[in-house]
Amino acid sequence: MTVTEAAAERLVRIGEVARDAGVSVRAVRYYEQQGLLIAERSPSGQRLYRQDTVTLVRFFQQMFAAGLTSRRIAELLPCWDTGHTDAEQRAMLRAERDRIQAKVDDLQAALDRLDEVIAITDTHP
Amino acid sequence: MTVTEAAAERLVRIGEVARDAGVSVRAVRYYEQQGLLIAERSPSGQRLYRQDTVTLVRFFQQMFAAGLTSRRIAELLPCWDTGHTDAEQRAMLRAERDRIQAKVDDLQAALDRLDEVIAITDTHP
DNA sequence: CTAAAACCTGACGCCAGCGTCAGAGGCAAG
DNA sequence: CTTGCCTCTGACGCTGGCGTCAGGTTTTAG
Repeated sequence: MTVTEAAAERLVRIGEVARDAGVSVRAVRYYEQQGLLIAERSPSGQRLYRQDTVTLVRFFQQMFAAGLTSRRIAELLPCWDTGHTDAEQRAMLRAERDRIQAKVDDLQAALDRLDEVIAITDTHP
Repeated sequence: MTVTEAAAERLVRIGEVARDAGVSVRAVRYYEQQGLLIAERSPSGQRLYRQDTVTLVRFFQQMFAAGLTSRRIAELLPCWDTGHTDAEQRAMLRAERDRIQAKVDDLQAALDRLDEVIAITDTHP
């Protein structure tokens, strides 16, 4: 392995990123459009991503599942990247955390409700 | 209190239902349109609801929060009302339950991720 | 060399749970 | 009576995360 080989990042195209992350190509393009991803371009204009982009996309999916919007995630990215935050960002992080926690509690309550219904319908066949 | 007074249901108009349940008037009309609520009508055409409608609307909100669609809720209503279900409905109930449980797990994972980020940003001020 | 597969840029479509505006009627109080 | 709030029926708008089609270029496999 030469120095230049070690220095050169291995870049992958959009299809590989999408497949490895388990999302559609369209989704990846969308993330870029929303400022969540930045891609280099090949001379012919094709997007080239660093391989750890897959990890990032999986992170996005997780945040989407938690109800964060792409805008919020974009605001969070600096924290994630640099590990450096100002007071406002930290407040936002905690706010999102609390929102998710509240959502978990809501879901748990809904779950309990459904379990009640299930219990009733099982004893009343 | 006379017999007729005891027998007569107290009916409320849409505004009261909405306010007591903490939703908009528009939302209540929407629920009716989706077959979740049935209203009597006054001679002039105004909707009249039984007072326990408020409970029902709160239940809807809980289910919406859990990610159920109004269609699903409409399919669940017979179980809820009569306490009587066929096999298909019981299967649906369990499927929804499992879906919600999975969602709770996802959210918990996202929460843990965010907590990691928060921990890092707190130690890296 | 050629055909298939992958990629590109728009741009419109979709769903669900409402928000919101328009225009008109009902209803208790002063 | 009229003022002011509540209600009615449409009907269009919005948001977000993509799906999907159109029409063209590029890369890759054989």
